[in-house]
Amino acid sequence: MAEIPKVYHPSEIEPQWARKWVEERLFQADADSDRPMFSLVIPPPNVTGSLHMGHMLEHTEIDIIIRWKRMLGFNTLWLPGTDHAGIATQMVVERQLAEQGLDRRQLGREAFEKKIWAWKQQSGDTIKNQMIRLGASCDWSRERFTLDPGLSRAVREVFVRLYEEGLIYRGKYIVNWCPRCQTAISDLEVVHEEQAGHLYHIRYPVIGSEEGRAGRPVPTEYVVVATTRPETMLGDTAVAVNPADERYTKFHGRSVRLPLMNREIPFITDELADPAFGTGVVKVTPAHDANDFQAGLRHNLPQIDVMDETGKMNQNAGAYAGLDRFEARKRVLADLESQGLMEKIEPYPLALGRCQRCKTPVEPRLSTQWFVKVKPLAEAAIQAVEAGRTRFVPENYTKIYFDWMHNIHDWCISRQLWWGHRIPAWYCKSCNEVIVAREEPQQCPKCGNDKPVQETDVLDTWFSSALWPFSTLGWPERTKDLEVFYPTTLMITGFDILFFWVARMMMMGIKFMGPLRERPDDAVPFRTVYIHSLVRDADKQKMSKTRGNVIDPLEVTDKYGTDAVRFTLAIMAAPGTDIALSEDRMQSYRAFANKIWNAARFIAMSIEKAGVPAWTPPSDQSYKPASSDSASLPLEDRWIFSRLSSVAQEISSALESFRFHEASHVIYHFFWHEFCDWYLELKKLALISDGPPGPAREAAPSPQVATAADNLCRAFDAALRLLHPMMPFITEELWQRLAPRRMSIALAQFPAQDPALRDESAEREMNLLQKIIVEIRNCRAQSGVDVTRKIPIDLHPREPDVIGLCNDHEDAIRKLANLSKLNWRDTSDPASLVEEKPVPLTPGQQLPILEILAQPNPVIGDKMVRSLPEFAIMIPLKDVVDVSAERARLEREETRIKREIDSLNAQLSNEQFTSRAPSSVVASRRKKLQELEAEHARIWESHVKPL
RNA sequence: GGGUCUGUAGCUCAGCUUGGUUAGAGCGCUACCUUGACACGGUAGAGGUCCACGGUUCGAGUCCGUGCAGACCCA
Repeated sequence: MAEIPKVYHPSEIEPQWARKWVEERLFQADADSDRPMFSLVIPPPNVTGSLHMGHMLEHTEIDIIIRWKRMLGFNTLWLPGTDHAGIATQMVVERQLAEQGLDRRQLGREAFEKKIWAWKQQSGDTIKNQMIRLGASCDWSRERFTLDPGLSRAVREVFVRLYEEGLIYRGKYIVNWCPRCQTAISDLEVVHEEQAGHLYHIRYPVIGSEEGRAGRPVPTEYVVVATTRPETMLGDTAVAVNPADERYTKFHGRSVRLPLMNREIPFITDELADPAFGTGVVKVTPAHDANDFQAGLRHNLPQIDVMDETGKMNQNAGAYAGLDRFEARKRVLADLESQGLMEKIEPYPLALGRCQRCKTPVEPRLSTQWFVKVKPLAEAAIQAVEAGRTRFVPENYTKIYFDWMHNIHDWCISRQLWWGHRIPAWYCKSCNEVIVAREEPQQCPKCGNDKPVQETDVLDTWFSSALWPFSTLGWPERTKDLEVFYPTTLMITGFDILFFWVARMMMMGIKFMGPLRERPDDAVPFRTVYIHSLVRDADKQKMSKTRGNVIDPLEVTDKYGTDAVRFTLAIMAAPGTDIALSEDRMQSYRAFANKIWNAARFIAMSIEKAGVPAWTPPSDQSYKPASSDSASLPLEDRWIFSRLSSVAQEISSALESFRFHEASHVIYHFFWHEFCDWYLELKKLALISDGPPGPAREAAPSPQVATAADNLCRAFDAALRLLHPMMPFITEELWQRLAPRRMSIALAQFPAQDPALRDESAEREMNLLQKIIVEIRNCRAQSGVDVTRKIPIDLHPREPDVIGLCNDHEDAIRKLANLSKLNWRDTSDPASLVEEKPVPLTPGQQLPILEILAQPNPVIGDKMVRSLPEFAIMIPLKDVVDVSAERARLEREETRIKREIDSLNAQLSNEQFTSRAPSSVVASRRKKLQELEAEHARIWESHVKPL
């Protein structure tokens, strides 16, 4: 390995690797491969600008899964692309025009579309470059855009087929209308917001009631209607009561005079009126309310539209014509008040619907639009999930999906916009025939008249997005890609587009891919949907530009490195919980990257110093140790390869169930607290002889040193591969530095669990060795021994293993516990080991620990003792500064053990427990009690001589 | 109005599916240490009535019910 800098600078290597991976087309899927397939299409980001942290999380999770599957040998496809995002993108460009004082109408449709295409080019490039910079391992040769010719063809095909089947229709209905965007929007694009409003109770005079005695005004009889949108009364064409409401039976068949408009409107009976709401009388405005519209149809009422497309009152609004709807409301209220027709005004909370894009209050508006009849499509989509053909993770989204699908309404798909797929419908100017066709008709098939005119509306963006999993693979052509990669294996996306997108992909995928597949299983667009978390700021607030708490992915990537940001997202991404992202965390995972960097640096330096030539990796990509004879391997090698096998298994099973946080945590802990803290520390002894630093060894290394170096590199190689899906850049860089390679680590084999490497005795011995070292360190620290001071200690073994470890690892113990000398009783006779003398206590009995501790110990004399089940440590008192700390620790220990013993005794003397609990549990409690009693006894032994 | 999720250390969260060790981690905090990979480091340590109440059970952070607090979705 070449010279490695002391501090890791991600920005110096990441962009290069990002570029190289793309140039070398490493992530290209192969439709002809016979390897098992794993495919995923990207949730296409909107071409409205650049990617935010939510995208980065999504892409990080996708990339982790895809890289992992690729390393497992799958033929992987991650298909990238972008969405034209009709309203959103049009708004962005309109805003730019507005800055120049321009309006899209001034430019005209064609010129405006050109402007948007230019923007699309720029934004699309930004997004692609961002993704590349973030290491997204997608197949750029298959990149798609929703307005590509192929995808547009798919849209037309779907539209025509659904129309021919009667699943798309055109009609005049109440739709959600945004007066600012001046387009219809679907139910989903209306966001409801609870806010304080008013319920206005308005008197409508009943006609006939004023005919009292001729010539004399009499008190007028009124009905009172309650409404939250008083301005719509101008379009009222009836008032309704519930037929069962006896309070109003007397008015049946009569009429009322509509105030302000002086129009006579009928009094009707309809279920629409809820006797419990307000006075039980409701106004009926068929042109401005969806329920009233239906009632209007039932009673054949006229539909009087009193507003125009901008939300201003029109000529049907009489004196209010020309006023904005909210101004009109004020005037209507004032006029009602002055005419004494306002009964009362109550505060009333209402769920105001606003346009998802521009937040303008939505107006229910009567207009002619195109709709999809979704019920039949939804039924198949429900069945598919019921049958388990597609499953949701986390599982609770299944219920949410079902609830929505069961209560689904027809979908308004036409938009009065200029950016999108123009609806493939033409109108004959002569005979008004509607022609829906794949290609532009040259003449009207009905009357033969020339040049029918195309519908000016475009389709809802989600209509094309719904086709994404198959339109991107070439449908309606029966391509190889479609054959091989559909259904996709996985969809990773956010819950916010579960209905907008996931549900609709399910419907369209099943509808259009079903006929091409033999098994219904293969019609669904994806086998699994993983719903990821939401990224919030450190205070759990939603990130938004107005709050100013947005973390820009590129900014933090430059600051901490892509790997660190990715790792932060991954380790915080517990399924089902939001991520409170903070830069502190990124800093600590930058430190993690730096740690790995320095591990590599150490490996390089120590190998060089040991005089070992460049490392050659095993040709078979295995991660086994160099020697096949495990008995001849040093403990640390047996241990680390055993651990690698476990860790590989843990990471795989975590990723299998999308527990990114768990997978990340496992590798983090392994790398730092096992590989670096213990394995490297032990390897130092094998590779670096004591003494001052100096030049590299002249002589050839001994076989032991060569093997030590080889295994060190093999273990590091495997660890890098395990980390690669989360931190692709640093692992690639170090893997390449570790040995000259012809391939990328991205294509290397992901270490698999290997039972042959599992070595339980190595793990047990290693744990014991760690315990010996940690207990000595702890004992030193507690009793105030200067950490820099090398002291001698005595070790009193209680198990043969301890003697073995002391024999084999005296150097390690001395070095890692900073000892001048380690004395232990080296004997092969286990019988000579100190026996424990359990001191059973009767319940409630107090151990006079304080008295005991105050006594000098005649046997141990001038040593401070810490006694443990496997061994006892003795430190010469002359080295000890503070005995009281150890004494206090012992007291705490004693209290704790005593408390536990008491509770165990209580449990075990409870006959209910011993008779009802499983015998294994009872046995384990008995064993535990024995151990605790032994431990308690050992505290007796740990006398500390007062100074 | 219907529904979902969350409440565990100062902070952010695991653990709950399948009840049974001394309830874990990261960050932060405290003390000490610049020892030959790393101060973006090392060693050691402190820190928790698992939201409340009730129930089931020999046994509840875990299961059930109610309540409180918060987030969200649908109407």
